[in-house]
Amino acid sequence: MQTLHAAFSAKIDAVLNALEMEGHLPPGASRAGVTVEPPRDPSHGDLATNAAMVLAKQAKTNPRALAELIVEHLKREPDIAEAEIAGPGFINMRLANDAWRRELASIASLGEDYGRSTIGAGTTVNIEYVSANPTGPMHMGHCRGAVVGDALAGLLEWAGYRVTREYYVNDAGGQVDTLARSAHIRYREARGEEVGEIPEGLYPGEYLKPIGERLAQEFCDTYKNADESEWLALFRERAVAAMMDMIRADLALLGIHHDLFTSEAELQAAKKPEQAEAWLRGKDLVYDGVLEAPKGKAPPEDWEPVELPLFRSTQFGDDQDRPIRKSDGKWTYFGADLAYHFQKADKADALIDIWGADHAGTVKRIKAAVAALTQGAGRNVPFDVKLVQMVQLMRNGEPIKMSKRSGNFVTIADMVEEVGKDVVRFTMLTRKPEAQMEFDFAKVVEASKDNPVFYVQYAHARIRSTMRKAGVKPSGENLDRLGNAELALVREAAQFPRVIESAAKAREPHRIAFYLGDLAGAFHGFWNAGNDDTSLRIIQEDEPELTSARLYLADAIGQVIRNGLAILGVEAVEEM
RNA sequence: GCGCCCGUAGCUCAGUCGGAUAGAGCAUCAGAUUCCUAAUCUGGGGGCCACAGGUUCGAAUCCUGUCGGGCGCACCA
Repeated sequence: MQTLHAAFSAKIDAVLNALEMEGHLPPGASRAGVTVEPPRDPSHGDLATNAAMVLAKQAKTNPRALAELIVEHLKREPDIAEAEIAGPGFINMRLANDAWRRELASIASLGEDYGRSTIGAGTTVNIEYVSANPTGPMHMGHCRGAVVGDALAGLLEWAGYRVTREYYVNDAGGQVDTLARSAHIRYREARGEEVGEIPEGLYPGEYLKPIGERLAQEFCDTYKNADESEWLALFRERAVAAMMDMIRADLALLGIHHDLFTSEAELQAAKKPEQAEAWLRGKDLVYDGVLEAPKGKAPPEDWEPVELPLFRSTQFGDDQDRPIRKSDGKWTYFGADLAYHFQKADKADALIDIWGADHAGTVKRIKAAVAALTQGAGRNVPFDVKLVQMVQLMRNGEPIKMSKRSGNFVTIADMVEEVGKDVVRFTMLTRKPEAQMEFDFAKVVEASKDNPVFYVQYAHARIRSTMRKAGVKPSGENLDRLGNAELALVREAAQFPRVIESAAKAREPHRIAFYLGDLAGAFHGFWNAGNDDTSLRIIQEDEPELTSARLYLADAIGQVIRNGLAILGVEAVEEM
């Protein structure tokens, strides 16, 4: 299904072909810069093209002269009501009302598929997001990346990509040993021991108590006084599994479900990092060298130069070569991550990682690794890292203090319970992800038009309630009864497919949220006009034909809102 | 010191592939709101797009530099 805007782009293209035939344009003139898009100022019309300005030089004429030739052709198109030259050589077009009525009918017939695009062409995209360490419940720090990643996944699916939602489980580093030790204390506690204060450096959170109890049930006193070497691996496995169950449950509260959980420990057991290292050494991209001392601050007390296997990330734009193994021979996080990305790149046409901004410093090295591994193997796998900035939690304008040390932090479960899944998801998408944001518990639940979640959902609820109240059914039979005010709404709704495509290309799901705010605003405006002028109200008791045509319109607006919300994973409510 | 992100109205923020007179909400000011589908509506004022150069028909947008804010700069994860 071709979108309205694509159809008109094609018309412009056809006109340019005709001009080539007529000799007004040199054959094969580059149309790279030609755009056909709605002008920012609606008084300029529905669509505008810069074709004349871009091509004037190649046609060896001035923009306005070329524009006149183009306009002549455009005027023959029945769907183009007006075409005129403006400013330095823009061509502004107003579409025939029938074109908008047909678009309205197409919203109705495509229904919940309206806005789907095929620009992804079935290529596979792997999106890795959340990937929180399995050492505790999900808290606020993870929330934004989780929502942005999930909404991006939904968006790309709508745009015709085949998406894998992946979670990388960091179950191989020192932090999971710490988890196992913390669980061991809770286990001893559950066996009746007085453990007192949790020692510095271990996880103090209450959430480990149930795990201790389960371990106590399973193992009784077997490991109570045993040496760490006897229980560490076992407790680690049990505790990580329990943490992952908890994390999955937290994510489910947000409506997030990953397709794939990849374990770092399994990856290492399968010798993937060794394979990557061997391959990179073969290409001289890993060598044994001495790491430079940390810059910008006094080197740590125990700093001494050590020879380590280093990856030549500087060859790919990083600031320094990075170690893939530690001096004890174990893999660094980067070493394992490198192998992990190689594995992902093997199975997808494109990779996207969603990371917290605190990992910004490691973007270059992992991009370098992916470039080395894929390009070296003769493949080109586009790889994007999306950095998501921190969220400052507020309540009534006051920042909420959190301290991980004391185990006092706001969990996702707390948030969802207090404000609801839809509010959390939508609010996280009301700012571009790379900008810092505040999340005020008081503001996000406010039922007023200052609150975008409410504003959009209220528009949908209003539409649904009107449908319920009307005595007649919506009908596309008498769309010629719809006038300018109604068609203006269709214009806004018709932007939806374009918004999807541009948001998908830019990988920016927040654009959908902003668009829905605009669409809801247009609908509320239309509704409010009915307060002053009763003839503009949707339901006209003595005019069933007009009523059913307006219901048809309202239904279509509701459909677009539902589709947009569905992409973002937010419910469209029936009433409020 | 280095790297990355950000800097747009008093405030919170949009701004599509470089496009025309830079937008929205809040706040503010002036009106409307007996009825009605009102968890309001209409209109006004408010801008050195941080600053300085550059690229070009055209720059908030791209490039260089400066200033300001945030994050990061382990063999941690």
